[in-house]
Amino acid sequence: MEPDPERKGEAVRGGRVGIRDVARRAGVAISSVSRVLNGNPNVTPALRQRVLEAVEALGYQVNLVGSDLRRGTTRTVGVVIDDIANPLFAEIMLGAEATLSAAGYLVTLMSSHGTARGDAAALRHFRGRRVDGLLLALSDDTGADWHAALAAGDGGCPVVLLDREAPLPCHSVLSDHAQGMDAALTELVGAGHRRIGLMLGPLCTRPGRARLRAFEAGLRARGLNPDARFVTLHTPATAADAERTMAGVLRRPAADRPSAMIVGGGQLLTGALRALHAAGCRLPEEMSLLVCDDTPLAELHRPGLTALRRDVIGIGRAGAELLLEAMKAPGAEPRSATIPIEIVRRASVGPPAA
Amino acid sequence: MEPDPERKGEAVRGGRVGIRDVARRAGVAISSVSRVLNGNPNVTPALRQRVLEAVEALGYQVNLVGSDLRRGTTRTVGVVIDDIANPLFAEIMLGAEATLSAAGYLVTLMSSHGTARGDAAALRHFRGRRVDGLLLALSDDTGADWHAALAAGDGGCPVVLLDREAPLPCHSVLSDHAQGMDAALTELVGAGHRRIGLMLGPLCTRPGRARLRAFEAGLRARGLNPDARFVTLHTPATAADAERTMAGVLRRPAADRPSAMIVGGGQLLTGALRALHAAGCRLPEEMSLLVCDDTPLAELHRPGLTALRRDVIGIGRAGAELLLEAMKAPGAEPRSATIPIEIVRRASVGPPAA
DNA sequence: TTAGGTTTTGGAAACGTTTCCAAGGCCGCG
DNA sequence: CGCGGCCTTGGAAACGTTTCCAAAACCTAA
Repeated sequence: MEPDPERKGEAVRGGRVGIRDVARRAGVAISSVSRVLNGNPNVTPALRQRVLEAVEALGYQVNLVGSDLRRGTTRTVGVVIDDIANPLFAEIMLGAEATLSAAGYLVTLMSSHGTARGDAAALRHFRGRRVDGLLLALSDDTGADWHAALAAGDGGCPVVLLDREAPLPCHSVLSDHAQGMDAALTELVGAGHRRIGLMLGPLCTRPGRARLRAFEAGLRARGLNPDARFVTLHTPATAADAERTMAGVLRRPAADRPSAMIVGGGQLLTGALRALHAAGCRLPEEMSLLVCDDTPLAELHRPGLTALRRDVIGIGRAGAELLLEAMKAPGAEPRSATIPIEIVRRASVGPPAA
Repeated sequence: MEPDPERKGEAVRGGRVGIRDVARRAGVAISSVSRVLNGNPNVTPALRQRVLEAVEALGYQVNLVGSDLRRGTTRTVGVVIDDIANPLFAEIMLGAEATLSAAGYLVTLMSSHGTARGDAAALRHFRGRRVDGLLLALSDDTGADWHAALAAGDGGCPVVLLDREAPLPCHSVLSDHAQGMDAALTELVGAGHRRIGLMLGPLCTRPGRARLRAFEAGLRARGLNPDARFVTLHTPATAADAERTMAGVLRRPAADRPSAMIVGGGQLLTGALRALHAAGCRLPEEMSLLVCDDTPLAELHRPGLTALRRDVIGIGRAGAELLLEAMKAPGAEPRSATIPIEIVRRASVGPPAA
């Protein structure tokens, strides 16, 4: 092939064609190419066409890194999720994405796979890359380090917390776990249960803390004592871990174990059911089960599982809306949305066996 | 007014503290700050400390956009997923992330929510931001536009396709759907079924195409005719859509409907089960069910659902390994890994009713 | 003590854009 | 015919880094 002198400039620099190559090829200034590409109206049709031809011919595509640097903005928001395997997360994402992409933002995601280190890495990536906003369901909202980063609002971008809390006020969308747990206890106590167990994820995020607090307060309010043996924490909240816990519970004599179990969200349900099935334990005759998040598994299991439900897409949507506001008016007063929780009665709750 | 010379530089530019502010404060050159921050060994302890103090005092954090631009690399790989709600996706991600982060790469994700436009937007974002590699489970692998983009390897970065195919050879990890579907048919035909239905997602990705092809070929090889009425496509593959389909099937008289159904992956199973439960259809007495991907729902449903299983984490891992290789040796011959599929027998397949 | 070498440091040039500013062309109107 | 104003275009200065290069400082050995 003849080394076309026209292509020389392109070949020089690592084979990557940049805006200057387009400009040279079209015989115009770099700034004109930029104007065409950004839809600036003050451009002659003839010039526009020449530029477009050159773009086409060279297969040019803009380097957004340069563009981001110059503009100082990215039209992108970052989402950090603690547990990508949580069945709810997809819906949160759906809700957020619909709202944000309608507003012209791209949504990118990082998982922090359950560790504070993962949180930090994701935060560093997103902030350092200058996303315009952040939606955070961190693995650990108790760390002093990121509280500091959050406080230094000056170097940062607008942030909305998803069911997480920080020592300082902050945009957030919070599920009403207190209400949910109370409904759960009403249901179980109403059915006659006195010994109620609770399986939770870690306490380093709000759902775990809020559920535990509401559980203990709710029991006491009903004149019952929370039994520490029957409250288990799972860090991280894996199915295998939950299976072990439930298997342990089922090994106890029936009179000395909870007659009802409340299972927290995430993958705990999967593990709990494995143990239940393995032990041949019948629901609700031998044990009542109530799960803290409604999923297809809870709905379609036979018997159907009584569950707490919230508008998960709504969580994502509310988070996105709060974030859009915050990006529009950066200095504004922190606001928070509260998502109600309702109980869905199915067949897994019945009177206690004993 | 006397602007404090010390703070002048910082205040001047939008309140954001940059490397030059650090340099000024520490009384050293910008390049020295950079060296300290990047762990360059040729740096006096004294200088290092002064820089670190300034960093601390100013709360400086590096702007990775500038860094990316200069370096031309990001230590980041992008993942594009067609359907974030697919239960398998989390495990793929897990496998990929473990391998890639061990190699020092950050993993970021975008969903293309089932549309070719989403694919294009995600690709534009990632390539434009100069990720070092791409793991793609696109919504539509049939588009000529992105084939072209793929072919222009010169402007792009290494790419690994996840169960997608392109007209030109390309790194990829492919599930052996032919083998899986064959095992499924063996199972069903072996149980005595002659009228077998198939619910699939869209044909614009490989799993749909491969399953359909294998289904038709497999039936013919067994002397059976695929009945077009019993093969349904779902674009996109939502649970609601699948529920409608299954409800329609169940409205037919028993003699005129499939005695066994094969349900594709994603959210189709959820919808199918809803319809089955609503109709009070007993498995496997009134219908046999076989599902193309093994999930907690398939496992824990009663009766347990016979399913096709593959090492999903392994898919992510294999993709990541291929990508690491490709990033190390960009020009190398495209390679592909094949993931076997096995059948997991549970209780949802039995002899036909009729 | 000086020459030669090795570290350590500073200065400046990139990286690829966007955008400001000024100059040039063109138009219409006086 | 000339002049003011608009539209279009080109040039150059940012944006915040990293890294190359050269100068300075230090050390060792002759």
